[in-house]
Amino acid sequence: MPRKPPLDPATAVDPLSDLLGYQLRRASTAMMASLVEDLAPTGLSVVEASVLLVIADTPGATQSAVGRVLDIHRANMVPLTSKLVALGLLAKEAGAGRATALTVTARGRAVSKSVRTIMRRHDARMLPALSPASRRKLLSWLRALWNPPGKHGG
Amino acid sequence: MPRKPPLDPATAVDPLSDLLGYQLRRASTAMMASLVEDLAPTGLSVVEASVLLVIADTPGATQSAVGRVLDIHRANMVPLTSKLVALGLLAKEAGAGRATALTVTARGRAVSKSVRTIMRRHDARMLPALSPASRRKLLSWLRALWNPPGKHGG
DNA sequence: TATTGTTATACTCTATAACTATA
DNA sequence: TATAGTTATAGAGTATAACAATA
Repeated sequence: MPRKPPLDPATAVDPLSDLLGYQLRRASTAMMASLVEDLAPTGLSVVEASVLLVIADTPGATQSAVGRVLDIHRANMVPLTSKLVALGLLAKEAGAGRATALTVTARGRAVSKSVRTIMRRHDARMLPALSPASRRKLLSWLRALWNPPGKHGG
Repeated sequence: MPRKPPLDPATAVDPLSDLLGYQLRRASTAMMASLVEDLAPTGLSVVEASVLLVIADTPGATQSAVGRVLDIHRANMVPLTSKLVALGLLAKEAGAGRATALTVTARGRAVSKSVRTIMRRHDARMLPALSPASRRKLLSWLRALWNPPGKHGG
């Protein structure tokens, strides 16, 4: 039998590196950490920036609807929208029922454009050059991993 | 001008879906959530299970070394190893200096085998069938995203 | 001096339960 | 009754600072 070589206690082995799920997690956290740095000039966290972006593209959306898109619980949306309103990026208007329609202010629109640029640039910088075909394939593969099937098709 | 169609305030738009970083994050959190369920029978969280696995494969490793591999701060390793010791899965032995050498107990070895099986099965179930070549390519791509270059070669 | 283990602490993100208001 | 907003709270996971012990 191949006797194992003595291991340096200061250099442990990573038995998880062949798991795609593990690599996915490490890659994701690394991406997030560097995106946080890129977003620092805007004063927004990744989640806050994402919320702003969704509302900029869906004027009149309710808090709950934004939460459903980004998979954020209703309860956790409250401090997020509150901060964005306090920053003068978001406005709340009366909507149907108890709902409030969210829209971006002029400043919010400007910041959302900046956020979009930062995120696109970050994506391009972090990811190795992929052909459009590879990129499409990869995107659909990742989407399939978390998107419930039939959510889009019917 | 192309007037935008009226948007349903209850169905917000997702302007992030074309970003690979975003898809990576959503896919990763979805994977993690389902792995948590698969690991529930072991009574261990994903992080705890990962720590156990690393020690099982690196007998005598120190807490700090395990933390370096998994990117967990020294300070946060303390409650992790404490719990695993309390569960009878880990043993601490005197090592060089102030260091303690970590080894798995008989029970720890059994649980670590179970953890390994669960993680492999989870990987196989969640991920679409990929050819060995695609799998290798994908793994190396994800690795490149977070592994500092030269960490292995230099 | 450098490293390990440790304590304390704080922040973010996430999760649940319960309450109010409105269609 | 179903949905929206809200409050309070709790739990992970993660981050820093500081200290003692040992090579």
